[in-house]
Amino acid sequence: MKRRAQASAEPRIPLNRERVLAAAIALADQGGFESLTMRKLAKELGVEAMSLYNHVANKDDILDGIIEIVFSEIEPPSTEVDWKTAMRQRAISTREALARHRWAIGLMEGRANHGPANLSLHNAVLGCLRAAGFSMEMTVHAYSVQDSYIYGFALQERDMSPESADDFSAVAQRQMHEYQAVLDDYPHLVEVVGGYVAESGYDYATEFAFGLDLILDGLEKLRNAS
Amino acid sequence: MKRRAQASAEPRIPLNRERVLAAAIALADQGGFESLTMRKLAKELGVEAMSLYNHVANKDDILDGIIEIVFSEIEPPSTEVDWKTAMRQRAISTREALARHRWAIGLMEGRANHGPANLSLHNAVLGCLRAAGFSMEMTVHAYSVQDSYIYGFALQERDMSPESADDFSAVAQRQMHEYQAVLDDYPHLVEVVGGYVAESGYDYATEFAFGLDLILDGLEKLRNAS
DNA sequence: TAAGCTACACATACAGCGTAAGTCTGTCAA
DNA sequence: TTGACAGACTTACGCTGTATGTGTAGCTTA
Repeated sequence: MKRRAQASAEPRIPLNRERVLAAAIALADQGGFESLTMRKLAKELGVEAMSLYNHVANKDDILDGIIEIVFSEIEPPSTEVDWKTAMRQRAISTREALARHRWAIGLMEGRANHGPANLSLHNAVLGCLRAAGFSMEMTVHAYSVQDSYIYGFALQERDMSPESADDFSAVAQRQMHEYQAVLDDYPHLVEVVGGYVAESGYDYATEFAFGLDLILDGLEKLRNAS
Repeated sequence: MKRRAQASAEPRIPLNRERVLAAAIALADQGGFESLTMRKLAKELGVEAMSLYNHVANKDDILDGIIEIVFSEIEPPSTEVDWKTAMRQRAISTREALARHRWAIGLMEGRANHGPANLSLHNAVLGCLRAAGFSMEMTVHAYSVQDSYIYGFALQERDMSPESADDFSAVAQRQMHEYQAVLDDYPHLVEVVGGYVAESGYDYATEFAFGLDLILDGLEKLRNAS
């Protein structure tokens, strides 16, 4: 009689940290950051909330874990190409990862515990810049501009682009319509947002590349300076 | 007898939207965003939580309100100076406002309701760029790079700088110490963060100016292009 | 002066949050 | 067979935002 469970009807795949983190990312990707709660996450895994604590220390541990996974999705700079190409690819890869995981921006930099994917990416970027001939001081500057731009762009992309697949110009037109009453006060907003952007649309990847290249070109000139 | 209240012992200064918003900003500035709750805010004002709803629609309304106040603290670009100086000043003013109100980053761009301070600042920046001779297309690009950089820098400054007045190099040294076990894997991190930054320190205002000028100089060349 | 309206502070209650603490059960080693 | 252990579950606590209903002070109007 006791053996019944041995040939059990429900095999019950055991939970583990990886499965918890993967489900957490899926939940946040799809429902937004605020829908990532212990109870919902547990339900997603067919389990009660408290059972998760057998595999992760607490919610903060989950955040550390999924942020680390996002970092691991970013392609580190190649050592096979010139520094500018390498930095360009790494920046684009970072933007793509942050666009896939909108909830991640704002959590990437500030966490107390940095995982190996995070540290080794930072290390690789610094190494790429140093190898390209940037001085210590310039390396810090170069890193700062690039990351500020990348994270800032991702932040704006997250905040300004619609959750769904509506395109940007539709949103722009709707906003223009909403504020019709006071539009006379903002002529340039009307001209640029209401006119140009609403008509020609807006491609985030292209826009990102513009600023990125401007920054990289600017850095090139400082490569062997002070 | 009924007149007693007229010459009342407790004058009870009436609440209003402005007082609620000011207290909300003070609370968030000092205790961080997560400490801005309706109950704490009410207590700060000597009142019960639900009384706040007589003056604001809900918590989101409070957020809209305090974000608008932050926007109003940003100096719009001057029309009296050349475009680069004007853009430089408004960028610096923006960073300062975001450094004063760390909780604001991440809420500035994504809100559904834009107040007049927000709209008129956007309008003024676009106007400045158009007046400087930037084409419609270039104006969009120029705005995008600048704001991405500004917000991204503010985001990193918030996330990486300590809450208190400890200086950056102390934090860098502490982190280096924590990760001692695996530091051999990250030689460039050791060299740049552990060596250079920890020794020479880090001034955010200077660092910000470096990237800002790099971007503005890059934009100057595109001022009368396509 | 009295009636009634309005403004506004308050009290209660509810669902959902993270998680501490304790309990139950299926599996495996000795 | 027994004992240990892993891991899922239950309950409970103090938070959160806010819906709903009550009480009252003060002004307006008859």
